[in-house]
Amino acid sequence: MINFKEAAINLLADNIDVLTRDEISKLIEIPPSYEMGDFAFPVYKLSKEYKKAPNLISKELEENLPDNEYFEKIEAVGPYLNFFIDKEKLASVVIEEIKEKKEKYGSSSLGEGKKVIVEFSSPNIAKPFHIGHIRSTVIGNSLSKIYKFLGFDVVTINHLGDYGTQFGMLISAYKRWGDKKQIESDPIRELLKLYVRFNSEAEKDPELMDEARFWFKKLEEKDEEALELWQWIRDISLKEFHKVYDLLNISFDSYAGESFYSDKMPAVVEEMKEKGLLKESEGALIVDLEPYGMPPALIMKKDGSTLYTTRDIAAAIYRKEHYDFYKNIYVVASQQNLHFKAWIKILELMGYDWAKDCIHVPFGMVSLEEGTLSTRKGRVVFLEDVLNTAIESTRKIIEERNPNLPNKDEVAKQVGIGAVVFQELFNQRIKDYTFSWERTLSFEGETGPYVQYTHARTNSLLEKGNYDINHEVSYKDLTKEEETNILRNLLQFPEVIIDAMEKNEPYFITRHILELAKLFNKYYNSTSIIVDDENLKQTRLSLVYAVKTVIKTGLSLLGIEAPNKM
RNA sequence: GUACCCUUAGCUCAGUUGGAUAGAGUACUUGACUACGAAUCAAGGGGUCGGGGGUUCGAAUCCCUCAGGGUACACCA
Repeated sequence: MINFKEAAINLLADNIDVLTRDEISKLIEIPPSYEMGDFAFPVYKLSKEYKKAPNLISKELEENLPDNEYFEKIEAVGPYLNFFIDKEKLASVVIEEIKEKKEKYGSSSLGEGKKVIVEFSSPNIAKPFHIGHIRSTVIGNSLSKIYKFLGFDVVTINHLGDYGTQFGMLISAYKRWGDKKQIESDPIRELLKLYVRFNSEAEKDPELMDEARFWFKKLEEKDEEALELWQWIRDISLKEFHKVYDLLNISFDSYAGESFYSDKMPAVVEEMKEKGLLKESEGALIVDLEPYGMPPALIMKKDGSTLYTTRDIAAAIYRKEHYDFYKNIYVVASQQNLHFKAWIKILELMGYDWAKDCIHVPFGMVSLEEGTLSTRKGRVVFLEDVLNTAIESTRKIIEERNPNLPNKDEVAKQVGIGAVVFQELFNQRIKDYTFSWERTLSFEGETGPYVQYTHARTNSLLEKGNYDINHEVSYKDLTKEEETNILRNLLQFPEVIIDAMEKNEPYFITRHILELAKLFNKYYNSTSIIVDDENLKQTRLSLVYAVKTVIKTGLSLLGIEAPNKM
């Protein structure tokens, strides 16, 4: 597509000899208000180079830049040179492009031939899937879609917490108090009960922990009984998790969890030994990270079993060999910042230059109004309950406002879940937040349903107005302020997706399509779209079509559906 | 104790490579449905950008410091 920013850079580059195209590109910004133009070039840098007052330089540039088809006006204002896009050109470029690429608008081949691994969700087997898990799940899912859209070859991995001493605890608890039938009737809740009971009894009787470690050791040694119980617990848990994944419409390419790497660790420990990284300390093996300002990392316990640092290192090495990734992304809570910093550093010390391609994408904590989440203290909100409640609330609203809607259940699901996911992807990942039912179930203002509603509205317009994509459009009729504002948003969409990818921040897209919905609703309320004049109607509908297409694509990149009616 | 993160309107948050008058939503007060979908739109008030220094022509943004909140730091993950 012809890029207006490119055009501005070309013009400037032809007239400035002390800055490279790249430098010019970096300096160009979008003014605080479009009344000042579409792009602005601040001349402070030039002012230093030329030792001349900024306002003189901008004036000179203004006089030297030739007329061209992309900008209707280029104007010096103080130290800025402001570019005003030709509105008709804007309309034709954007709408032609969207009509051609349709829901692929904004996609690219940027990532062609590059493999990106996104590890996310990764719940612990036998523990409930609660709102604390929603962030990794939803952020990771969105990121994987964004990378795919940009042409990367994406592999999604659910690194299940299916190993470790906690599993020893479960096996031990099951052998003491468990009942197979009872567990199978409601696996997660029953297993959780066992886990909680084990923890509280272990506080009184520390020997229980030894028993747990004993069972984990047996598991690592592939003891038949331990293995069988492990497999069973893993299977029934995964089945439960799939209830949530099905609601969210999420799937994974691999469920290689912690257990998968269990047999790959001795070799890694050996390798670290050979490379002289391991030190003995209090009977355990550690890597000293003090030179890098970090506490030592524990690699092997004194009983010879391993820890999750070891596992993550082994997993990364395996993935490099198996997938040869370009990026290896981990969507994991910020509580684990130090852990990731440490093991990625160890990879580096082992001489792997691809350690830098292992990227921890952290996110903030979810808490409840009553305090931090705690499964053991019963302070927990199950994700399945949140999703189902959101669906029910949506269903009630539909019953009230649109009782004749044909597929109410399906739409209630799309909108209810859309509300939860949108909320989750609305802010910067790193921010902590307190879960509130009120906010989760609000569907007005800056929410998913607002955007979905706008999408449904565009759909109705296209249907009622009998939009014909092949009808000729008179772009000069799409130059009103409200129209231009929409077109500018649409123009920026592809760049926003790239930003979201580079920073691993889906909320750039969330905010962008929300803004688009706002701009469109404003337009809708000020302008009749379905008018008698067929040409004008089709012209306006072409803009409606472009809006609908981009909203739909944007929502899909967030993992949210866009129903045509709601 | 040490390291890292957060602090912007009553509340929830944008403002990310320093740049032109700090913006939304929500709540509150009003107005717009015989209308292309009111899950909508329009109007209004609301701010010492946690405090204090510094760098710079220019700081919510960078540096230092203090305060408040959070997280992590050896045999769980």
